[in-house]
Amino acid sequence: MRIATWNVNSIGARLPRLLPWLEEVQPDVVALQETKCADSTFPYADLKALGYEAAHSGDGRWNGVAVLSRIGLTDPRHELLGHPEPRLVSAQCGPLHVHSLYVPNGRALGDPHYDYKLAWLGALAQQLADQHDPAQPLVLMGDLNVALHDEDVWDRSVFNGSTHVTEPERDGVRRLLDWGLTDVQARPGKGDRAFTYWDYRAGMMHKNLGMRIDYVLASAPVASAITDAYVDREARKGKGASDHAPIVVDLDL
DNA sequence: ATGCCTTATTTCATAAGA
Repeated sequence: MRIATWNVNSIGARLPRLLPWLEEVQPDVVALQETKCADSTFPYADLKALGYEAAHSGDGRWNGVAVLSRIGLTDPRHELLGHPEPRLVSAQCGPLHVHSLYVPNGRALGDPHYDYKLAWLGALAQQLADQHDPAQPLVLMGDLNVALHDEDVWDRSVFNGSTHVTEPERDGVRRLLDWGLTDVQARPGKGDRAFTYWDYRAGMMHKNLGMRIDYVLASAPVASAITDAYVDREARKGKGASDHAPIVVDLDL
């Protein structure tokens, strides 16, 4: 079984890259973030043609998350209690309960959006504890907008006074891990750090100045079944790429 | 070499991304 996560930065703009990627990589389950479309314009038919059912939460220009599955998709859940933005969707896909999440960016320290980011992470931890059991096969996949370790950014000193590396943000992610999830370490596409994001500007991709902000967080039964995990850096290259690369994980459940 | 930002929309400018 192969699962993957990818912040596509608009599923409409990315469809010419996404569909061939699905055919090439053949994932059974995919978590997508930043679909940037309403449910009414989500490309259900194009995905169905490749064998995927989909659960999508989106309301237009910003955010938007989806779970795709070609091994069955039931029990779709579209809400994070108290937070109306479409940043979380989950569904049962065969033996796995799969969450696709897009954590708020935070923008800047002191910005109300930073407090919203921390509150959102806290609400997610609470909802997980209320609705799920870490002894069951479960994955959280998506764009956490947090670099857990200093090594997860190309140069920690650049981030002094910035979001993504602060201890309150990291605590928000650690609380998810403490509940019973493993931070799956993917093979890097280049170098020794498995970056998943490179800014479009200033040739950051070409200098490998990136960040590891996309994650696969797996409950114990899933973590122990992993046979491989890698960042698909090829998908970040060339014309019409997202600024994020997918993470692909193989399981022998 | 992978090449110097991209997206959708209240569109020829703006907000957001991280």
